Amino acid sequence: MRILIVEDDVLHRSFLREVVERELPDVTELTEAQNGDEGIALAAKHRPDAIVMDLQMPNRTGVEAARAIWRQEPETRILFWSNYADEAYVRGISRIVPPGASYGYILKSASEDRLKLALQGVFVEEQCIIDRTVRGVQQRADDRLQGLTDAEYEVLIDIALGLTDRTISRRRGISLRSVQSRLQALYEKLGLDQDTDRDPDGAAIYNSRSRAVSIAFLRRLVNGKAIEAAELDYQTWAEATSKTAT
Amino acid sequence: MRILIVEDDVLHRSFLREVVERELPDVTELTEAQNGDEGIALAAKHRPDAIVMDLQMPNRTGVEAARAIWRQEPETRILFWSNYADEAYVRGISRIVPPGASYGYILKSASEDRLKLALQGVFVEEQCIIDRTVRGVQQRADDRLQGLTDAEYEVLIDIALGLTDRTISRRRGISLRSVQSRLQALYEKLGLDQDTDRDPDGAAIYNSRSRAVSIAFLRRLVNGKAIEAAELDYQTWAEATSKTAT
DNA sequence: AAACCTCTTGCGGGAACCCGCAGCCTTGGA
DNA sequence: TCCAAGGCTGCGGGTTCCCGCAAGAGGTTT
Repeated sequence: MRILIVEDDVLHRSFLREVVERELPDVTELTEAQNGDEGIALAAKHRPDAIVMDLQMPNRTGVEAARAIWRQEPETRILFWSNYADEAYVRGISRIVPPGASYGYILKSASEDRLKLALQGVFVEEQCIIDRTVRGVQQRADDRLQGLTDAEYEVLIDIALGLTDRTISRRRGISLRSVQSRLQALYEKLGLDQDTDRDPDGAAIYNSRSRAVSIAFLRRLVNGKAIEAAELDYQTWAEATSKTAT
Repeated sequence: MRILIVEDDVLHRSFLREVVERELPDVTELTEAQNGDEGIALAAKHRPDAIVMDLQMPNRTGVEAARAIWRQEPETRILFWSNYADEAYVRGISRIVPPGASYGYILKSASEDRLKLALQGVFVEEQCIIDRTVRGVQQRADDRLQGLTDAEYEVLIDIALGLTDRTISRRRGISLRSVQSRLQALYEKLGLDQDTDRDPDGAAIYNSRSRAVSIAFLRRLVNGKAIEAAELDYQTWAEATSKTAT
């Protein structure tokens, strides 16, 4: 079995190598990458059967790397090993996992035993092993009542980028009013209420738009990495449309 | 010499303990804390001479913990050991370091040798040792032309929290127009220009307010932790004023 | 088939924001 | 002493946002 480790932190990387070598006897090749880009390159070169992937990395997120790799080789088993269970990651992953692929999501705070089990389970038994707390986030995201729909999440990202309603409507191909409807839905689900959030003079305390982004950060629906990735997406779109317009 | 290690990651913590024990011979007591709160508590209990402090932690940031500890014991030597050189951290630290105190700021990506030197330098020689890249951020922040003034940074945080101009003016004790002046200055320094950022129909592409926050995230002027801390500050203020108003 | 739900869209108005203009202070030099 | 620089402030107006109301399209349940 060929294995690739993608992890930027030195200590975590050597720890992973050690555990993998100890727990998986039939490893024939073990490669290490220090960031997402290198991970993609090495995956293309070595064609690993299984990958341990950090999520928070410079250059490319683990999510982006995983998408690229799975596009080349959908059978690859990937175990995500991350510090956090941010919804931005969870949502990103469940969006890209190929049908039938086996993967895992385990937190770095988990015990070494849990890590061993996950390595065995995902890489050998080809199970899907998702950490309890991650599973919780996943379910909340799936739940239409409490979680955000894709449309709402999309518009959340767009206002987090600082786009106007107008720009969003152009980008997403919907009317101005629809953008605002989605925003309304978003505000409501995030618990914003312009009527109750009033100061003594009756003026609004919060700017709904900015407050929504703030709450999204506090609740970890998005994080800095998600914004960076979205910014790239947006710039790509902006260039493409400015060309076709010319 | 009594030493305290404040670090949430298990691997990093044990690595630190090992290096400290090996490099600093006259350590009489070595304590470990797993987050900011525990760090403050253990510092109060053990009165360490020197502390190695992670910045990104649950419960309390390293910056907050350091502030609390320095308030009790301004002589404490603190070596900050962090993944990033985000301006939010750098600015936060330079704001709270007591006059004459010796501290250090070193990145986790630095070599073990650099870590050893920093430990020796800060804890024994009582020097200030700041990592090159951190120093760069620090200087840019100090430079009034390129960096943000405290007033501008303050208003940036406030809009990142989602406050309205009105609320900001009440909170900061200045007029509505002044808030907007500061915002104007902020927008300009962040490179926003409503006149150039126009779509083919002449409408604005960006919502300046939200875009400013987005850019601040992309440039790492702020990060998720900074928002969390600011939210607490704000809630405290909000409660206090609602009481006095009653 | 009728009732229902969800999403989209137009209209309209009040609130909040963005910003140019201009006058007022304070501060720190020439 | 006078002047210049920079921050604070009021005014006014154009833009954008927020959201209630209501109508229609498309899919689902009963």
